[in-house]
Amino acid sequence: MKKKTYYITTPIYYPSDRLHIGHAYCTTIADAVARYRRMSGYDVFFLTGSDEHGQKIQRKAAEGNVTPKEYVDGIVASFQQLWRKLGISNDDFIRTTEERHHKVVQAIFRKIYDQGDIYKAAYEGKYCTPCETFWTERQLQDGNCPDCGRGVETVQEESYFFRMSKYQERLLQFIEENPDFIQPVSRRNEMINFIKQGLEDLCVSRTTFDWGIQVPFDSKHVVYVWFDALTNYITAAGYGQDDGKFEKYWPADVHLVGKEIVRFHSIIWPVILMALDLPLPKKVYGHGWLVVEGDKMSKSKGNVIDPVGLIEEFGPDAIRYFLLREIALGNDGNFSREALINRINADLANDLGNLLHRSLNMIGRFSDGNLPPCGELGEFDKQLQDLAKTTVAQYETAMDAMDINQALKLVWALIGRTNKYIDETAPWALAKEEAKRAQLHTVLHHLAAVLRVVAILIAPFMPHTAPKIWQQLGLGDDFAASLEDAKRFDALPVGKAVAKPEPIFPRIEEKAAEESKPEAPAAAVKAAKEKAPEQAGEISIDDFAKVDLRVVKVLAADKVKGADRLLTLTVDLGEEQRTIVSGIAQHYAPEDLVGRHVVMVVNLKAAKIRGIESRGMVLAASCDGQLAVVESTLPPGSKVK
RNA sequence: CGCGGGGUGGAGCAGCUGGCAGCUCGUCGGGCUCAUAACCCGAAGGUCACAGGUUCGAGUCCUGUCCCCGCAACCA
Repeated sequence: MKKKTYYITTPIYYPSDRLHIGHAYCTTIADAVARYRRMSGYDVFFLTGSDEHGQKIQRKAAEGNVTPKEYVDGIVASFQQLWRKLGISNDDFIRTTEERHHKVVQAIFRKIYDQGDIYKAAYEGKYCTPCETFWTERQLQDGNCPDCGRGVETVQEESYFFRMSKYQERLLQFIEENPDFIQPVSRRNEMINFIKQGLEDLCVSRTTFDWGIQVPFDSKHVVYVWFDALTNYITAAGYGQDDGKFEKYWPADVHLVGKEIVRFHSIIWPVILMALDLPLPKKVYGHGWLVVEGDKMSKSKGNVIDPVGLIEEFGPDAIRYFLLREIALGNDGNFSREALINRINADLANDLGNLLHRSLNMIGRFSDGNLPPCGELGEFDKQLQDLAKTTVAQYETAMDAMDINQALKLVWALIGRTNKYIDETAPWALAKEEAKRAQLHTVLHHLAAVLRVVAILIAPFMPHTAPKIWQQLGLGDDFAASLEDAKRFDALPVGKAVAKPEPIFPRIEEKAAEESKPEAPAAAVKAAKEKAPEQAGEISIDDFAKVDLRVVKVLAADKVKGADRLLTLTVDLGEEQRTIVSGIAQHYAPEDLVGRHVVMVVNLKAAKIRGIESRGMVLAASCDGQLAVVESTLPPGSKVK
């Protein structure tokens, strides 16, 4: 009999930088699902990889004086190392620079071109010469390059376009006929909305850089990113190279992606597949993002979290558990060290770890360290067995629906119930009466039996912990249980010796003295937003150094309509100009300010005030209702320290 | 009127097709002693952003307002 297959993918990550905790999140979800499916008897193909082409890579490599290939080789090695550390069980790792991928991209590019769905046309765009980048009208900021702020020019070049518009109706129909295709629903609605606004043909080639896959019949062009990247999903499945494999695994069961790229996977990708006359993937699942203290992670904010350090500190399974448990798939979730430690201590150390430890300890003391037999069932024993059985059944339903959160909650409800069961049956009391020996053994038997089931159920999430529990329970050194095994509550090998209990998750005690009162993150953020109350006391020179103060020249000043205290100022920083909004209209007439050299906070987070984006703040002293801006005679751009 | 998400006890979140407001952590009180100062029981604490509306009944549906946050065609 042929096994059912299951093909799951993560996005292929871009090696312009090291991966952060968000990438680890996505890949961990995929890994948990893949492991679950394997455990359920599926023939699983789990793919991840790297998307290695593009201008950004080329530029970064040039900066480091290496070839693009050398550059990506280094970073991609760090990807693979991270996945190993996290216990990711991918079956393949595709790199878009591989020969197998080049062949496929070129083949399908030619095929689609030959059938007339790719055509050559003039492409007109705004081009920033120093940055060598095209920008769309909308991306420009005040008509200038959003990267460097300099002017752009209108440039025309020949490009290849993919006739997406042709497939618009078919795609819309497909999405409407397959309600599960895009998940969660909120994303689906968004996509339908987007398609209804009309699909434009997609520019699929570039001539401004050459680090990419050459267009097969036009060597001046390289294939543009999405056309190249998305194709990885069929390359790895064997398209055009291994028909047997491709037949077996395609279409993919699920493309797991971040919410920001749902659009590419549910619009561009299906259209490419339609043009190739291939079946569409069964599901595109857009998961949410990890936010840090309410803020999106980004390099510029400096709040990017590196998973490697966390894994080394807390172990891979703790991190995996946290990511899978704390955040509901599809929603954004908070990441904080505090929440992580909290979760590890409460769920892993106290609930699960301690349950295992106390159970083994009692088996050691009250049953000579051997798995005891099961006698006649009492009321509590029956209840526990029933819950174990329904837990497995409900777990299966939840996991089939990719509701990992729910699955974990179910397992922990069972763990909680078992801790309570110990209280109810009080084995230490039974041990005092020789007549209750059989009853005592029955209780201990149940503890081990539940832990055996728990070990199996958590295996997809915590692949390192499950074998440890298995081994401590005396069930063997090689863990290879299936979901079917979890359904057999009575499969405990009575008489076998259990191992010496070792805490699988020691409690984490943060040096409490250091952070005397760890203010709740949200409260801290709120406090910071409410104009820093000065009671904070002393700050270090490093704290002060974070503030970029500079002398600027006021070029223009205007009243903000409808606001009696606000002025918009256009200021010159020496190398750039900015618009800021300042609440000084009651103290200065606009014309008074023009020409003055004032001190400004340059790196203040941009804020929208009355609909105007203000990027900076002018310093002013105030006393008894009087107010005066801080002035300087030095030229614009001078640093203030 | 560019698109979308969100505002629920101190913190972080669940609440799908409307029917007594839930979970985890924290706090307070109690129990137990097998255990990783852990486990078990109980309690306090919410005008479900605001204002209207539909309904016998709305956190849940509709309308409007305010606030926060993303995206806008290479940030998971």
